[in-house]
Amino acid sequence: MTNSQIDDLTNTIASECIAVRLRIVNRVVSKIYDDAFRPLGAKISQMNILVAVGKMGIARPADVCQVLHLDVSTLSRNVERMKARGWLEVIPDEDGRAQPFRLTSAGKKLIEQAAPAWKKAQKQSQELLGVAISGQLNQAVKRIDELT
Amino acid sequence: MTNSQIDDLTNTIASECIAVRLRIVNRVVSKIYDDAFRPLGAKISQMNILVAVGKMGIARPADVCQVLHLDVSTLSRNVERMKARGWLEVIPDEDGRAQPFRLTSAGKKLIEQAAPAWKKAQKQSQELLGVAISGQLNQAVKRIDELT
DNA sequence: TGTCTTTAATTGTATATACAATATTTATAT
DNA sequence: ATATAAATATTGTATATACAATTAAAGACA
Repeated sequence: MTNSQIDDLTNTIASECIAVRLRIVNRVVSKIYDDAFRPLGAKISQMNILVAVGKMGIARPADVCQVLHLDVSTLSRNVERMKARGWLEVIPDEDGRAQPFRLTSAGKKLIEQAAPAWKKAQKQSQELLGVAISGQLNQAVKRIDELT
Repeated sequence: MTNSQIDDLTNTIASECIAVRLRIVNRVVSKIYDDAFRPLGAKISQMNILVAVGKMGIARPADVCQVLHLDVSTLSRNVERMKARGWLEVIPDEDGRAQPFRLTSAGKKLIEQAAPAWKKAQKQSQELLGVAISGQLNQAVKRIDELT
């Protein structure tokens, strides 16, 4: 391949690649939420897990991972930190392999305290991305869940 | 706030949060590209930088960061690894602070070799996310660039 | 010219992420 | 009942990411 052909290919990838742009938007939006939650000592990654667990009540790692499409090893480390901060607690289970956990009262309190920051970040993200994006993301996740 | 009110709040955040869904899609799509590039020993994060630099020709870290909305410290470590792999090389500059770099011939070759994998991952992502998403992402990045 | 400020990048530290390997427990098959 | 397989989670390792602090160089200015 000639140098000019490689240039063409490079420009095509740079300008059309879905992953490049998705990752840019992800970084920018994650930063909006991280900035909003910083005074509370929490990050969007942790709030994601917190509300997923809150919704489930009693959550097994594998179930949380299925919902959030996280690797189990990733969740394991995140939960470790969140237990250390007192937001999650492991509860016993008949199955000796399982390590189900749930929100502590501190975890619930954190969600409550974080609500204004979340609303602010959510509004800011909607304004940045436009109204259509929310539905698109819903559809995308729905499709992802169907195919998994 | 009562327990039931916290439950409502939790469910609202879990089901409406833009960041949760954006981050899910980001993980799933990044994995599609990472899987495609794995035989080449590269990751989507690195290919992003590679094509951005390729498009620029001679790239200063701060410029790459502006395009990709990456923190300079993040880029610094990534470039370090990519130099070690022989894909990027630093070139001298009059300004002693600057550390501009460019693709090596091995870097160009990698782009060339990665093209089929990229096309496959790109197609798979388009099918997964639907045709509308690409335009949405374009718009979003455009908006982000305008406001920065 | 010498100090002060600004700019550019790296380094220290912490979290996030995933793959591979491992440990432990439960389920299955013979 | 025992050996094997499957399921569940953790641990080892590497990369990605960002904030804070630092280093180094250039620019501004008195």
